[in-house]
Amino acid sequence: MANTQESTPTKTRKETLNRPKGTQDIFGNDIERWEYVESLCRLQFQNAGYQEIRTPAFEHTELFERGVGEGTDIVNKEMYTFEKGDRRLSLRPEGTAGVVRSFVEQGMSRWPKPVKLYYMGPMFRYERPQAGRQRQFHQVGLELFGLDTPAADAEVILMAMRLFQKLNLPNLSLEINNIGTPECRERFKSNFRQHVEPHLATLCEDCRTRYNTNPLRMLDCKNPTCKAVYAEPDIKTFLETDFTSEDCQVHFAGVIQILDALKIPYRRNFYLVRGLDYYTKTVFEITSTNLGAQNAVCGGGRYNRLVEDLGGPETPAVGWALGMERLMALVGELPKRDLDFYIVTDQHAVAFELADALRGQDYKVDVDLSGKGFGKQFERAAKLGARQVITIGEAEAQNGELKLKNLQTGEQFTHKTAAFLDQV
RNA sequence: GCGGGUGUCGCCAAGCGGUUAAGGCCCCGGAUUGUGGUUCCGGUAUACGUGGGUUCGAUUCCCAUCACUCGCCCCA
Repeated sequence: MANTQESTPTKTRKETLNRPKGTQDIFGNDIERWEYVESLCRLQFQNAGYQEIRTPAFEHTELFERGVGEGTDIVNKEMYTFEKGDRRLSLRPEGTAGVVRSFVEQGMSRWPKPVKLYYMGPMFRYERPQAGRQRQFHQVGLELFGLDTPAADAEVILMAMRLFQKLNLPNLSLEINNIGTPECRERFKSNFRQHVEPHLATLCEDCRTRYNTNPLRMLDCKNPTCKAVYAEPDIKTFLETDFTSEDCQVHFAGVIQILDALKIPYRRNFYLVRGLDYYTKTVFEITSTNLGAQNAVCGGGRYNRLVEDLGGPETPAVGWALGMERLMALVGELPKRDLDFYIVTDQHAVAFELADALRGQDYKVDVDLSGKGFGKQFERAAKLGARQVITIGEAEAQNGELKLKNLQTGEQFTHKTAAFLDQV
C-alpha cells in the first residue's frame, strides 16, 4: 500500500468533460423536489381522466415544420436537426406536434371523445441560454382532443391553475385572449393594416416585416414606440371591439363565464398572441413576476386546425405546456421525507430481513454497510437525520431481539423483533 | 447572432506585483475499537479557467481565448 506518490509518473492530465451549454444535471435536493412535483402532476391529471403519453424525443423534421409553423423562430433557427440517410430528423422543440402526430397515427380519433392526454419530458431548442431558458429543458403538457366547447378550454386552464395553487406559487397572473380563427385573422389583417398604416414609418423593422407577413404578431412587439402606437385610442378600441367572428366571441365569453364563476382571477390581454402558428380562439399564458426576463411558466390555447393540418380528421383541441425549470424556480422548499430507521449492525443478513419488513410497511430505512464501529455508525445515523436507530449486534441477533433508540430523546429499549414488527 | 458581468480546493471565500496561496463548510481519522447529535485534536486535495505579453518576479497588470452567467430576439 505504498503508492500514491509514484503512481502518476508521467502526469497525464486528463481533460475534463463538462455538460453541453444550456443543459443541466438535476440531482440531490433538486431531484427530490422535481419528483415531488412530477408525482403531484401525475396524480392530479390522472384523477381528472388524463392519461400519460410518451412520444419520441425526436421526430421527422417535417412534423415540426408543418405542426409548429414554418414562420416561427422555433423551426427557423432553434431546432436541432440532423440527417440519417435520406431522413431529416429533429429533436422535439415542443410537445404538442408529437402528441398530435401520435393521435393521428394511432387512430385516437376513433376513441370516445374527449381524448385527454398529458406528457412530460425534455424538449430541445438551440438558443442562447439565460435565466429560465436552457437548450434542454423540460415540459409538462396537457392536451384535450375532440371538443370545441368553452368547458373544455376552462377545464384545461383549471387544471393548470389548481396545480399551481397546490404548489403555492407566488405572484401568478393568468392572461387570456381570443385570437379567433384563421378566417377572423384574415379580416383582422386588412382592418388592422388600415389602422396602422399612418404610423408605419415609426415602427421597428420587425413590425414592418410583420405588417406584410403576419400583422397579428405585431401586437406582442416589445419595442416601446411600437407598443405606444398599438396603444393609441383608435387602434386600442379596434382591438377591444373584438375582430373575431360571433362564434369565436360566444365561445370566449363562455370560457370567461366559467372562470368568473370559479373566481379564477385573470386579465384579458388584447395584445397576447403567442408565437406558435397553430392557435385558434382561446390563447392564454400564466406568468410570474418572480421569474426574471423569461416570466411565462405556462402557455397554451386552442388549436382546432392542427390535427387536420397534420393529416388527421377534423378535430378540435386545446392544451398547454408548462416549463418545469421555471416552475421549480417558483416552488419553495418542500418538506423532506425523514429517515424513519437507521440500522446499526454487524449482522447484515438479519438487518436486511428487518429492513425488508419495515420497508414493506412503507418506512424509510437505511442499513449501515460500513462495517465500522457502532459509534461511527451512530454518527452516521445522526448526520442522516434518522428518527430512530435500531441496533442489531451479535447478542441481539442470537436472541431475536433488537435495540430501538429514539435519537431525539435518547431513550433506548430492547424489543423482541417479532413483537416489534407487529406493533410498529 | 449581438451586448453586460464573473472565473482562486467539491462548495463558500480572503489575497490585488514578492505569502509555505488564509479561513469556513463538506469529507476522512482520533479523543470515544457496541451507542450519536455538542466539543476538542488531526488529516486529504494536480485551487489561482487556458494561452500569450509586461516585469528581476505575476493569483494579482495588459491582450486574446474559453467557460459560466445575465439581458436582447423568442419562448416553457
